[in-house]
Amino acid sequence: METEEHLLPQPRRAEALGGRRRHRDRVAQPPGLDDASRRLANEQPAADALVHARRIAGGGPRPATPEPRPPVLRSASPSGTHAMAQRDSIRDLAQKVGQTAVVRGWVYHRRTAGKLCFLEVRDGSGVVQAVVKKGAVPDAQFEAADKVRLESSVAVTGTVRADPRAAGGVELSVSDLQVVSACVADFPVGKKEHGIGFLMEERHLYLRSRRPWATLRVRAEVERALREWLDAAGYTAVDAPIFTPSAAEGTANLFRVDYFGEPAFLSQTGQLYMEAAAQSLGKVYCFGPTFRAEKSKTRRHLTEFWMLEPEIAFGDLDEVMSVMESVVSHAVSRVLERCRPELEALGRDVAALERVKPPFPRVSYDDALEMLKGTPAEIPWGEDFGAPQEDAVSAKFDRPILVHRFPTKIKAFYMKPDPARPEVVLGCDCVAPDGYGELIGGGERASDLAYLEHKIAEENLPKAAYEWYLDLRRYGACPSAGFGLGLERTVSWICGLDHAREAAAFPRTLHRVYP
RNA sequence: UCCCCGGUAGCUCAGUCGGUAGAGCGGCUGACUGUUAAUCAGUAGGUCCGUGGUUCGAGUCCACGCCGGGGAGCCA
Repeated sequence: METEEHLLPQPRRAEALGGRRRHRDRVAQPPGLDDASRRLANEQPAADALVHARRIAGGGPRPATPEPRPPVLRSASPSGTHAMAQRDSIRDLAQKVGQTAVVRGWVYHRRTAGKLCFLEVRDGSGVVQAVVKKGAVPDAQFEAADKVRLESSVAVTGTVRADPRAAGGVELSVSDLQVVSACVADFPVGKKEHGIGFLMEERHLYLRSRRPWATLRVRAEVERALREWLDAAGYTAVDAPIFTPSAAEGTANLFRVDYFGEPAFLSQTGQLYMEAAAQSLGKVYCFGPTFRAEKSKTRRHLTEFWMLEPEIAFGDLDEVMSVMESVVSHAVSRVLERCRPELEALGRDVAALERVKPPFPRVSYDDALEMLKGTPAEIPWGEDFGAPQEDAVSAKFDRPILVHRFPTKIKAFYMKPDPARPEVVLGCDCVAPDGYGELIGGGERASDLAYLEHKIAEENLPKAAYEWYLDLRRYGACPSAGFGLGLERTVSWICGLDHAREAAAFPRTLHRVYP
């Protein structure tokens, strides 16, 4: 079936990024113990249970604002029958100078200097240099430190020492080194440049490198911030189905699955379901994976991506535009607040992100066409906005913009025409700066039954498949508005990534479903 | 579906006019008690994507195929 046309960005031009950039990654050192650790120490003390849970989790995500009380894990409780192995988070080592700590993690890097061996160990929370001195540990352990393959898992016990020579300010004077599991061969992903094809083939291992580490942490923070804003604003999270019924001729871009002998399809939007849910709960959102079987090979396209789709009963275009700029700004400000080391690791221009605050400039389709007059991107009224148009217009601003009121004929059937100008719809796209294109698409839904029936017939859509949706107009119809935000594109923009696939842990693209 | 680019050592790449296969990094061996992508010395490592063709001779030229990258269309 047809879906909202601008839930996600139109293509962005390669030129906007300075031409064809080679996908290389220098897998350099991850941030060591830095302000992440210190910042954490300054955050409000968590409940005992929370602290306990984090110790168990071994350096899990940083605390977010309102955090639910975690379950008590009895089996791992210190008072239980199982003694827990000590495990100190590298992030917290700065607070343990002079104490003995046990770091369990992976050998990130190794340098040797005669009877000294420097091991950089990472545990997900940070990296710390462990110094192994011949004589300070049994000879066999020194030998192991000297020979251990990178990315082998280890348990290192030692005294935390403040040392200005160490990258994070502290290092570990090792008294005991255990190789938990040695790599069976040299780790495939090295510290130098690699091509994107190789990195994606080794994605499960590449994940351990700095860029993926930083990106996934930012992604997690973005997800958290988006939910946080909506939850605080009174929205109810409603999970949309992934299996959807055979719906329309537009199934060419849907993944078909065998549903007990019947055809079914992987969802490409939860929007229509959210409209139903909004009639129960008022303000709702879904946040989950969506699937598009399009053979698009661009840095903006994934075949599986996550979309945040709020829907507001009795909402209108102005409200929806306000929510768009609010959630995007909130996500950016949370990332700025909590992910500085990650942004630094990614080389992101933080100043550009700091400008991202409401209000975003409102640009009507008419205004945009006016701006494009005389430029190579000029198009006649009525033609759809493409990447050249988006880039040319967004380049005139220093923050995301809201482009609204597109021609009715180029938009999806369910979008509501502007009563004052039926030739345009009350829809809006949020276009990111720097050629990242469309992050969000949305607007008011057509609520008039007769109009929808007319549009469905006009576009030759199978009416039967839409009967349930039409029921929403038959039984207490209301004005409704909402939008879809593409998570990977948003994260790509915030992180300054080259490709949306970098924003997913295990991206699915036209030519990749492995690993 | 279309257009462009690519496939040579584990990785990233160079390879001139068609004439014995190269570099950096990584690996291995050794040296080094403060290294930060350490440094220094030595060393090993090749189905030049595949098939066929042209040629005395093909990594190089031609055809077809396979795989990958970027973009267009389309889509979000």
